[in-house]
Amino acid sequence: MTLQTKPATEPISKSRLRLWLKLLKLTSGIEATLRRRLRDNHDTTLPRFDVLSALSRYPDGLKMSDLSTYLKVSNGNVTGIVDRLTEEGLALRVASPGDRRAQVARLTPNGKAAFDALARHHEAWVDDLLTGLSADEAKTLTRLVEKALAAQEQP
Amino acid sequence: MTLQTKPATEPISKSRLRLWLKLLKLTSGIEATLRRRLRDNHDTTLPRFDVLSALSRYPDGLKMSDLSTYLKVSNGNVTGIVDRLTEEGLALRVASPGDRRAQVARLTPNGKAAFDALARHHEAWVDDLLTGLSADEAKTLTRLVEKALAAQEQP
DNA sequence: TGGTCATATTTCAAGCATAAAATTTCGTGC
DNA sequence: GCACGAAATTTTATGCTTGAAATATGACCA
Repeated sequence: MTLQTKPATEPISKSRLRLWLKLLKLTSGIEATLRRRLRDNHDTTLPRFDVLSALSRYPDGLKMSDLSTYLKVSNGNVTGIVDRLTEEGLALRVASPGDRRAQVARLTPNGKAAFDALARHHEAWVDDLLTGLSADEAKTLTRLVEKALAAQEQP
Repeated sequence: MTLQTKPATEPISKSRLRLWLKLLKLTSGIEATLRRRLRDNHDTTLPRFDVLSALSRYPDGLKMSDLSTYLKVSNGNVTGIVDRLTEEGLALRVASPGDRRAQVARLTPNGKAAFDALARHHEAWVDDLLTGLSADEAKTLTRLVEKALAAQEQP
């Protein structure tokens, strides 16, 4: 009797599909945990965190369109998130000097402080959620992921 | 002059965070491409595809609650997606024999045919999006991802 | 000057996602 | 039989997300 979980001739497309499903399971799981902790412990969301993170790298602010390019989300999307951050006193809009069409979004001091606190927790959470990997394994994994990324064509 | 992109003493938490950001970039990129192709080429969405996929594995159907457990999404969420699949003639609800609270969702013949066609394209797309990796690299990556998955604790 | 096209943003409609509330039915203990 | 808590589902309110339409301004050219 022969035990064989997969045929020796299995096409590579099948192993790539299996890899994709595992990757998705890992990232969705981590993301779900991050969302839940942001919500339960800090009463905020991942999209808000992402916007705070982007703005914290640009102390002078970012045009709405640059923000949407940076985060790879639609213009209408950032409009809504920045609206809510503004209501919460974490961000504000400034008229762009020299172009009356454009708005520059930036953090308030409260927003900067809120992000700094969140970022510390976020890093610790990610560290915790990837404890299964040693430093070497993390580096190997990073290298392979980078290789996969390099070959990505969009259309 | 010394070139040093990262300090030798960099804590492992930083390399794990970098890994997380790369992982996220890879999976979000692939997912975005899959969503766009489902939409542009087949006029459907990833959540619908996921439900079709789950139901295709259970020809006798799945209770709504089992479907939401299987897909790891909320009950209210599956209600809406199955509603839309039903309107499109791809799924239907059957009363559960012996429990008048429960509904069993299952595919129509049209739904089964639609899924089979989508699944072929989906596998080819994933294969295409991961062409950067050889069979060996894909296996190494899968093994490391599985290791990371095994160490996941939820809370 | 005025016309025209491009750019920056917001608004809108639809779908996806969640948690929490509401509804219906089940099962059990009395 | 019936009271009562548990389970299955739907409904509701809110937020995220997109693509497309609408609005306003800029840039350029005739």
